[in-house]
Amino acid sequence: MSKTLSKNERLKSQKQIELLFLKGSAITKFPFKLIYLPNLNPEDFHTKAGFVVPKKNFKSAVKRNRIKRLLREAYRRNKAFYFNNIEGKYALMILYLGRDVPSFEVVENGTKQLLVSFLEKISHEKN
RNA sequence: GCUGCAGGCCACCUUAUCGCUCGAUCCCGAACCUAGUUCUGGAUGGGGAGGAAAGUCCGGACACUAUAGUGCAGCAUAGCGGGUAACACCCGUCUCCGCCAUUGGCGGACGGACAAGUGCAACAGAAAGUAUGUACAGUUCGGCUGUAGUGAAAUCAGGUAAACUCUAUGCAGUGAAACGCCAUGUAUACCAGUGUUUGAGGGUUGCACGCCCGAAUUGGAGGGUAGGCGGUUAGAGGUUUUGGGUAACCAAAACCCUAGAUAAAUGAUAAGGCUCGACAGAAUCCGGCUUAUGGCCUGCUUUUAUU
Repeated sequence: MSKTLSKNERLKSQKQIELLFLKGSAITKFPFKLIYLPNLNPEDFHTKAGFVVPKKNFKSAVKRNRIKRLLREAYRRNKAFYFNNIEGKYALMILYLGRDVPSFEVVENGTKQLLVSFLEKISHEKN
């Protein structure tokens, strides 16, 4: 798994996103939240991820953009390390629930914690 | 130096690594109707947010419709002339107002009509429209006429339309989630109501008339789709020069190509520098207006200090 994050690895279909919010399981490590669901779409070969910052918390489009970029960057840098030996594929959605613009360090640590507990949880579910 | 005004410019920078997005060229592989096209992956080398991208307040382009008619209502605009695709914008100018000052300069204006009607109005005054009191004089003996008195104005009208109103001009609606094409799926099924030229039900900004469409339509229960391509970025486009014009702007020539995403592209890390970086993120595209906001430069100006 490389460090790239191209269109194929981003969650784009509105249908999948609706399904994810409807039926997905959640892990919260405030101010970060991960929603996940096994991706059963046979046309997808990758685990897909999407990123959300609520408009309610950040009215400024510039700030929302900034946080989404940080989330995306943190996921891109760490997904290879954590997902190298994963089985199956998932649809993921990472949300930022805080009310202040975080630093990259905070976002990266939060993302790592989320991914660790995500891996623990899915291995536990399998056993 | 400082105060205010007007105009112009910039929007942290440099290097390295990793990453995103869109074209170009090339390579590997796959499919097909095989000199090609499409798709997956990769390499090289490029482009990649704003002056306001914002508010969505005006004006257009463009697209669609069952052709958009008349009257009333409604909304907008308002000296005059010009510019423009168009405007509520811009330029010039007149008038009025304010400030500086005094042949002038700068700024502002919500600038049509009170020669149709209705309304409103401080003080003074008997009275400002449901008029006509007092004193004196005249007299056709009728509150009929004049004078005095208040006031800008007294059967004579004046002011006011950021008062109703009137006049002139303009306004079809919807809005890129428009719209066109392709693909996929389904049920021309079931139940109930209304209806088929004796017209159900619709459309036409609000209302009325008129006009037009019209064989289906409304509800229930149930099933399904919501993917792609075009529209989409070369344009009322920029820059420079020349000519016309007081100016806004126009014309000609040469040169340039400058985002195009679609859960939505500009980021992260490291090092260095300085003045330590404000407001803020394109979503069909243009012209304006308004609001938010850091800094630099130029000109004029107020005031203070020094020479």
